[in-house]
Amino acid sequence: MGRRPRRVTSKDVARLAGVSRTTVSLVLNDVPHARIAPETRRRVLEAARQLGYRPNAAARSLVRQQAMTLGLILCHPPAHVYTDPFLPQVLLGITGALQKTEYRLLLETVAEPSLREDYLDLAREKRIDGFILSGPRVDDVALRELHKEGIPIVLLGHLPDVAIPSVDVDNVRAAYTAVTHLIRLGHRRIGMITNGPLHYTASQERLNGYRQGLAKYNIPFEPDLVVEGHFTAESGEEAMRRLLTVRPRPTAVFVASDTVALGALVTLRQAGIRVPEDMALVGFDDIPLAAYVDPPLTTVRLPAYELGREAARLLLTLVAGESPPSSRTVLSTALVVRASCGALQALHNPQSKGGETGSNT
Amino acid sequence: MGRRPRRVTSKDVARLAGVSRTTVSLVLNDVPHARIAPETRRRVLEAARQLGYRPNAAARSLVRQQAMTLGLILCHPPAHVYTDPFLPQVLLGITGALQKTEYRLLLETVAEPSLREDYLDLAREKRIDGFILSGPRVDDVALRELHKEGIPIVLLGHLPDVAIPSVDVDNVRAAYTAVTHLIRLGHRRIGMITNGPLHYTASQERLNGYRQGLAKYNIPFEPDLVVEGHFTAESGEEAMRRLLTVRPRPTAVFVASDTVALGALVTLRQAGIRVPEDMALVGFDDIPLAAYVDPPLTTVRLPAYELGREAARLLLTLVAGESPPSSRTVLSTALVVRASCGALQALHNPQSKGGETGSNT
DNA sequence: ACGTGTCAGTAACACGTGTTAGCATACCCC
DNA sequence: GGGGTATGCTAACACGTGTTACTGACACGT
Repeated sequence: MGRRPRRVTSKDVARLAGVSRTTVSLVLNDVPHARIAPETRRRVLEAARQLGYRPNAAARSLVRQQAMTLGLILCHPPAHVYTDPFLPQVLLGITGALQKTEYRLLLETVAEPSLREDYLDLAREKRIDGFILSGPRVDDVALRELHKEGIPIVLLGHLPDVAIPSVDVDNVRAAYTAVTHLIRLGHRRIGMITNGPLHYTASQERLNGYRQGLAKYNIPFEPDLVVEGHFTAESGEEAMRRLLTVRPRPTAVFVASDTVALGALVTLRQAGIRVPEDMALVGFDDIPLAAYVDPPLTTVRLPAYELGREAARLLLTLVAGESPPSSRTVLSTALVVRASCGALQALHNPQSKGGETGSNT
Repeated sequence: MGRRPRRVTSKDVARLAGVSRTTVSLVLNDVPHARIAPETRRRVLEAARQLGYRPNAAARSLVRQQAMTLGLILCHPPAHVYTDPFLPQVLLGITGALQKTEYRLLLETVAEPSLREDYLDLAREKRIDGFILSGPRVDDVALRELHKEGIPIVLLGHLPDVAIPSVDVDNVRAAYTAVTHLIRLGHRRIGMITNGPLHYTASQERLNGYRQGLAKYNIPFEPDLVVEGHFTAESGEEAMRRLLTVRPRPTAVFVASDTVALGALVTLRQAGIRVPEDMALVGFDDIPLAAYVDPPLTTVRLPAYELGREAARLLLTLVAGESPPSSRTVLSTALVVRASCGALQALHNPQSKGGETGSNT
């Protein structure tokens, strides 16, 4: 441990270089219109290097009125975050976009909706200059308020009736593609397990896509064929058990989350129902392990990395004071056809792990 | 957007309450030895509430010499982070421990080892008061320097020959337990696929545990039976292919990562080798989906959430200026017996997902 | 000699807060 | 009435930086 050596400030650098503190600041910040003699500049840089000087972030933030920090607010229940194989990719996308900037990332998880006001303070205290909000809730009034105050915000996902810039995928269309894929394979009786409760906009939208797919082919919607999942594999097990009691039994199921789908697979395995022969399955997310389960999961690829990256880029333009190129960014998804839907049955290699088709714009 | 309203400062609160700025500060911080009349206190609180006052974080950090921010530095290659189903749990553990404190979490990923110096600046600029370093590297000299400067550091994982507090599991013992479990089931010829390159301490230690397990039962170590994985399922596929060329073929394999094990499973499936009948498998990590693959994976449970929580708690005591209760915290692991090792063959329910045994201390 | 202008650098202020030392006032006790 | 003390509050400084307005010094043209 040892006694902590006194922090070295710009005053120390100034003294060592034999100039004023102002000059040190001018040199180190490369102020454009400042006229500094080359020799003086050299002396200052040398002194700073020698002392290992680092400008104090708090002091700088104070005078610049900028924290140089962006927030990532996760508004998901712990059970969701806990098993989210998706979060690392989003994080990587965000930090990648921030890599070359001076901005850093502050992570905040909001478990209880009642504690939601916490992240307001982060912005009001100027600890962060703006934030990405993952999993926005419709009933979040404070969010709109904050947006009105002019604080840069980007939604990962989106909210209706709000002009807050957002980055998202077209969940409706993606689900539609998945379901029509099953229909074109000949299925008429198709069940659905949602990824989460329906007050999550993403869950609701995927359900809508499912309904639109059925409607397109004039297949009547049956409420009994839709069961709610809750983000976990365990909930998928349970949901599939429920679905298996419906008569006549569906011949295919669209599960709006790969994680949940894995639970559903276990139930089917235990019941001795073969996939895809007896029951076709399509998932959603394309988690890293989707290709590595048995059977490999046909699923909708969500561009997780890109979602994070685009959200960060958008936020960067906002904090720079520019207006965003577009207020609502929609990234494309792609149906990844593997074995679980039965489409590869006729082909040579039923174990194929690749084979993309049908991308949205 | 609208014109940004001028920030409300403590001066505004003071004016509205008809007191001095000092009084405002005293009231809002509940300074113990300050004597404030109840009526005055009420007026101040009311004024603050009415104006929606939030003390500026930068100013507060500056005067207090505390950023009230802790760092989480991830020193893993992107390929690892990307597929790490483990990170969300660690994050949840950390944020959980920080929930009731005033501290926030700054996340930094260090992709290239050459860019490693970035996180030094975070500390030197006082943007963070201390940090948790995940995936410390032996060749990290800057780290030791920083520790000497008295900056609070906690390692997730550990380094030999350094007195930096760490939180970790006993990888050697955990691997030992996994391997001896296989031996007791009758296997003599046991292969291993590592989780990552051997310059990662965790990978090296798990290999050591494997060797100790063999040694304990007088089984000679054969270098050909050890293949390196690289964190991904894909690398597991490849590694298992290599392992299958060894003659005589091993009857069991210890894979030091569940993710890698899933890749290995695919190779076995394609080769028509049944698990566990023809080949027993034991994994490592107990990722959330380990219980949901076919066959359910026998594996070593890593207490991810607890690792994060303990690291955060330890760091909190350090930044509080107290000396840590113990410099090296070792959390216990547990062997989770499922179907892939063949131990449940004799029992009634081969699909069981539970059944823990053999915990380390 | 005198304005004009450029060059190189600095004094002084601002950012918004926490904290210390001190100042009135009132109260109490002998 | 005078010394001591508790009460309630404030002026002033410190934290470390960025930035604006200003100052000498020197050169130059008339």
